[in-house]
Amino acid sequence: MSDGAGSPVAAGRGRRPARARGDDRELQILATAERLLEERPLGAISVDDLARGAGISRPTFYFYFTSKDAVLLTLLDRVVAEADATMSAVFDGGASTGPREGWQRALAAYHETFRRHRALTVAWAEARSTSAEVRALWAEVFERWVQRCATAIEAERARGAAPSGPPARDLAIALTSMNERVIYASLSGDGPAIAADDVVPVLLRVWLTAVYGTPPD
Amino acid sequence: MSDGAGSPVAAGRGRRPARARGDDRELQILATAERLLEERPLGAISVDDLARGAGISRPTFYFYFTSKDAVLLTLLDRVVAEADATMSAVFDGGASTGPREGWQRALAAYHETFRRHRALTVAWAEARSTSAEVRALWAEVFERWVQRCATAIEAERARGAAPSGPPARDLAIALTSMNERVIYASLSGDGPAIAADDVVPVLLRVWLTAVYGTPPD
DNA sequence: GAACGAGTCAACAGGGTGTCGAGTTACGGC
DNA sequence: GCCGTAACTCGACACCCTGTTGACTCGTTC
Repeated sequence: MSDGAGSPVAAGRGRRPARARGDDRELQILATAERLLEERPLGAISVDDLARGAGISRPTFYFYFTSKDAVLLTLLDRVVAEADATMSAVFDGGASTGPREGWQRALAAYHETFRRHRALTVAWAEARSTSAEVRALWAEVFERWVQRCATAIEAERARGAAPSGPPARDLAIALTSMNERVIYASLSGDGPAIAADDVVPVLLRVWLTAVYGTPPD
Repeated sequence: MSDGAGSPVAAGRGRRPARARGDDRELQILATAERLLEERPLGAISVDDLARGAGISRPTFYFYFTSKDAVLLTLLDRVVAEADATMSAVFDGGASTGPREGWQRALAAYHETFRRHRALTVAWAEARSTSAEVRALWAEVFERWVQRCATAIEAERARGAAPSGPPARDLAIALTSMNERVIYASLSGDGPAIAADDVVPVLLRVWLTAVYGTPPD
């Protein structure tokens, strides 16, 4: 809650301010978490598991992180940074190609980012139900994506390339929700899912028809 | 796991076979769960809370249900039955109206069913990450809906009303995923969401354009 | 070489789950 | 009217997990 403005590199999210040689331990904890998440869900990983994996006792773990969730949040910072960077590259850089290619690249980049961090993405979605902070982080990322897309949709409408329809923001929320859920299902493996290679084509098709009425080609 | 074929009314999902006057208690437990779910998430409700609410001790709770999840699953049986019934009514009964009205009614019914059981729906989604049985139940319902929709899409394609495109099943999965996530977000209230009254119109628009290329009107 | 702060952990407090075994009650048969 | 049986009940236990406390070690610094 008290995010003072004085911290050097922003000792964020329940991570205590970094100490001299404690950096090692911190990294070991993070590495352990990432490794264990490949094997089993976050709920099946205890603080003790993380501590042992880093070669320390459980109380010592609390010297570095305030909770298991704080570890996940720290790990997620990387994914979020990467997602945001890719998003900017796609949206800001690509005005040269046609609209179809623009959306295609945006969707592919989005999918690729989360696919590359499969275990973390799945853990992220799972932890949303138990941690308000995780939920908030998700909402933040979601909101940024929605805003980018809504703006792009409005731009297409303004230049007459897309017909009017539901509020651009509502459309963006619906389509982004679809992305999120479809990608999660394809990564987590439980329940009916679209095969990994078909995810982007199918999503793209729905996006294009929803935005342009009929797919431009 | 051992679902013997001999039980009279199918003593399902961790619910022990019903006894003479224990039926009362069972109902009291279920009622308590439903009431508490209106106030707080499943994770914040203990077995003790359920037991006290039903006027029994914690060990006695285990006489009636094998776990907290079993209670949720029993509660969800109602919702699932209702969802399935509505689904059948919409898909089997409504060949008289136009395609637009057909999809509209299906979406509205789907939305209405889950909106009417807001707390249970939210709990259902939350418990998916912690209980394999809950996950399986969700996958079942999802799969039935996907199959209905895929069949309907194929029918529209066969009669020339809808253009070809991605496999009908993939399209149905993507669109159903959107429904699920959008409705959950609008019910749970965390993160960006579409206003309750706008959910069906927006979803409908995306469905129609995705299936028909351009909305028929 | 005293003082300090980083780093460490045994022991504790507290809350949750699920089980076991010893009750208590209700009721049908003898 | 008493007895056995099965439904029903719960105190006490074993266990697992979280997060905190207080004392201890060690390197650095003056």
